[in-house]
Amino acid sequence: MTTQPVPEPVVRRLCQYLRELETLAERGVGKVSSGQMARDLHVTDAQIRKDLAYFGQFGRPGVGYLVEPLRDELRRILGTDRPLNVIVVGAGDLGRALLRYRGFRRKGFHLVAAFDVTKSKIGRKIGTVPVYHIDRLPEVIREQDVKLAVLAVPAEAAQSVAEALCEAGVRGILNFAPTTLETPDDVAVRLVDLAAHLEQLSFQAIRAKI
Amino acid sequence: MTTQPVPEPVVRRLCQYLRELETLAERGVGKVSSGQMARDLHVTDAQIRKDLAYFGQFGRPGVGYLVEPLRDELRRILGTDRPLNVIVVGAGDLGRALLRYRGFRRKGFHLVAAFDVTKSKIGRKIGTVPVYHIDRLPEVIREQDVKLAVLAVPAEAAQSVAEALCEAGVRGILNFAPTTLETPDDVAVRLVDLAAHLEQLSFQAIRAKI
DNA sequence: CCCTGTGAACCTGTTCACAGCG
DNA sequence: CGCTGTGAACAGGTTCACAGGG
Repeated sequence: MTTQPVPEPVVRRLCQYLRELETLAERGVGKVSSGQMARDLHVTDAQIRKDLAYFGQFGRPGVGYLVEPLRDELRRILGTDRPLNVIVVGAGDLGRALLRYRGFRRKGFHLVAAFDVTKSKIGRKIGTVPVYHIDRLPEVIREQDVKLAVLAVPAEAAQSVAEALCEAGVRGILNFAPTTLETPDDVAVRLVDLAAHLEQLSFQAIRAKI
Repeated sequence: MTTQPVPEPVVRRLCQYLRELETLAERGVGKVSSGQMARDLHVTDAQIRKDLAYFGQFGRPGVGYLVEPLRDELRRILGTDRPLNVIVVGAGDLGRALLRYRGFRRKGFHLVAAFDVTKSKIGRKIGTVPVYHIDRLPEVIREQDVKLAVLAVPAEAAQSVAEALCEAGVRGILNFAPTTLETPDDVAVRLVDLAAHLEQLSFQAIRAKI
């Protein structure tokens, strides 16, 4: 319950639970059991209880969990209980779509700046977010206390941008460029390879036919 | 080696291996050992060999793997050795960005149509891809023999669109709407929850500081 | 001698089952 | 009685280590 290492699958599911709890709260549902959530999310009830047990005891025997308190607890665990400043590097099609994506804001992330090297993009705004030249990365990161960055640059540029981000003090990088990044141990990286997801789907689809 | 069930993590890594092999092939590298790939991809060499063993024997003891043959083999396994027609449902910011994303084409996927309900979008093209009204989903899916769909509609609409897709004979859905979808067993679904990825990164970043 | 392919050992995440509390 | 929390049993994925082939 203290600071034992938490398996990655657990963190993945924590985000699912949070999403479900947010939906329930919106609908005005006050309490929920692990069994009900399990049905909705296609997991087992024991799994949910075990996952939560990594962080404490949040339920009441015979009742279940109170939706809003558990939601808030999960946000605290994930670190999204207070607004986090995030930047997007790369203002191509994907970068622009991510800047406009409402889901980030809804979850409490503040997109505070975008960066690119293309002259025509710099100085403009995408939605409400200003686009700066990539040279200003360190400056903006420091001034706005940015901890997380979204990387949406071409694969060839990804490593050098990642190094600039680490240098400037970023703690996590969400990488949409299909490459493995080399970063110090204290900087977390998550790769989101969109094409790979389609490939995996293709594989699953082939197998399902049997 | 025949048709035993393949663990999901194996499929995920297969896509990584393919990406690496494509990069190596572009650079003109002719052969590679599991050890070299392991270093580049941050996995173990035994892992790579075990993963490949699910599908056959592709290497030569003392030499390693021939880059292009193994690449082609992986494509065949994943089902991307021949072009696959794909549609995108939802032509909002995210849908548009995905339609323009080069990574899909580079991997052999053909984006053949987009769908939306907004009058102003219908009849136009996004990049080279025509936008149809969502009512024409079944028709286009049948005519173009579409097997895979990308879902980029608001969460509230996702389930009903998914049902239409299944009805029309789609075999796999890449779901960017943050909801769990209910689909028949023979339709594969993969959820890509962009905000959840940032949440997981936030969690990792908090932990890394310790 | 290098590197693959693979059974065996290991380990970690999942499921089970039940004690315990409201 | 319902549902949580959790130790114990289980399952399955990963790592090890070595036989075997070029």
